[in-house]
Amino acid sequence: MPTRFTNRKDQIVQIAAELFSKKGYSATSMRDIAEHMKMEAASLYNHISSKEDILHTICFTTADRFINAIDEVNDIYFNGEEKLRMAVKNHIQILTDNMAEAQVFLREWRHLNEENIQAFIQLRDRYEKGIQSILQTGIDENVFQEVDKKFATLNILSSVNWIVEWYRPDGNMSPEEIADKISDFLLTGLHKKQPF
Amino acid sequence: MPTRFTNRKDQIVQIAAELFSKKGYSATSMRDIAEHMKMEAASLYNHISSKEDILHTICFTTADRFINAIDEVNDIYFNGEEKLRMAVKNHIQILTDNMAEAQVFLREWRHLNEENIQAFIQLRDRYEKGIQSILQTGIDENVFQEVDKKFATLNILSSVNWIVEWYRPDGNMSPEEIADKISDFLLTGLHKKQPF
DNA sequence: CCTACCGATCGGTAGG
DNA sequence: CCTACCGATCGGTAGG
Repeated sequence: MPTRFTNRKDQIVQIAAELFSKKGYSATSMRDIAEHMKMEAASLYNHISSKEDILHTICFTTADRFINAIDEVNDIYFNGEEKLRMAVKNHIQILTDNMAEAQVFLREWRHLNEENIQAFIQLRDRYEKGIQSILQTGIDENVFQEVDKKFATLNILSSVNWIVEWYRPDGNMSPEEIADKISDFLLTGLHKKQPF
Repeated sequence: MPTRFTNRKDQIVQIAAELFSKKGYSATSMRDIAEHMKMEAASLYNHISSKEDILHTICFTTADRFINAIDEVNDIYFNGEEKLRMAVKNHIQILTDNMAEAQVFLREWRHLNEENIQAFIQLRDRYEKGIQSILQTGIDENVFQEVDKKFATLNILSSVNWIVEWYRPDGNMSPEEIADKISDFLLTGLHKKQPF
């Protein structure tokens, strides 16, 4: 019964993501996860092969979401500012739609084993390249300053990723509002346009 | 012999900070730390009272550094832009001078016990207030836009804190260069000043 | 999906 | 600072 099987794994991954994000990967035990699944720890192994298998699934599923989103932006939208706003919006949507997984993706990937870390970093690099190419578009259009793209990309990603530290679904800002505000901030900075 | 005692605790804290930053707090064992100290795990307890005592020391020592730095900036410097640049520079200097502790401060504070977490968050909030008051200075001078200060502060902190994810002491950017570049980016954003 | 269990390791203490 | 040790818990397997 593969369907039931898959569902069950998804449930485990979801519950594990919540525990990993709350307590950290290492401090979460298989018995913790099992308890929330209302089963014995040993039974988990009918659905997953190891604790790291769960972490791997979380990290790479989330990475795929990001990569699909950036590819879509670079395929569809046209000018740099539009692309950037769309990329920021998609990024934040992924974060806020999957808070627990996103936090694990951002904080716990270091606990993957060595070869999975390599693959993970490659996906992350590919995503960063996607952002960089957006910046290049804006520069080519003479709309963005000639910034150091690598540096600016890290700045952009840090701003959007930090959201998981304070975003609350029941807070007074929607993901879209946050995205607009962040994009505004990234585009114009603190300075007044004509200060004097 | 209190001096020798203090020194020994500092050594333990330093080595623990490196291990905590590399492997995470929970995945680092007292035996790991002891091994790097070339002593037995039991002997560590002559210098520290518990594993969490070490984490506590790291987190609160680092918090003190940040708070002293921001208070100094708000005492000495005058205008908003100058203050912001100085605050960013100091912040980055603290991060890069104490990479391991800073990473633990940023990533591992969640493993403090509940009441220490409360105290920790209070210190962090005080620091954020310090940044906000810098922004207010710039706004009052009519040099900064009327931004949402809380939101802008989180943006600024995310940018500077993300540095610990990629900064390497042997890289090709000095902490001062990074500080200048980040300040420029925060102040002016991606847009060209007169785009058309 | 469970019972029963494994060897390994954990943070920490007693006592010197 | 060490030896010797504690009870608890870890990820995971065997076998049904």
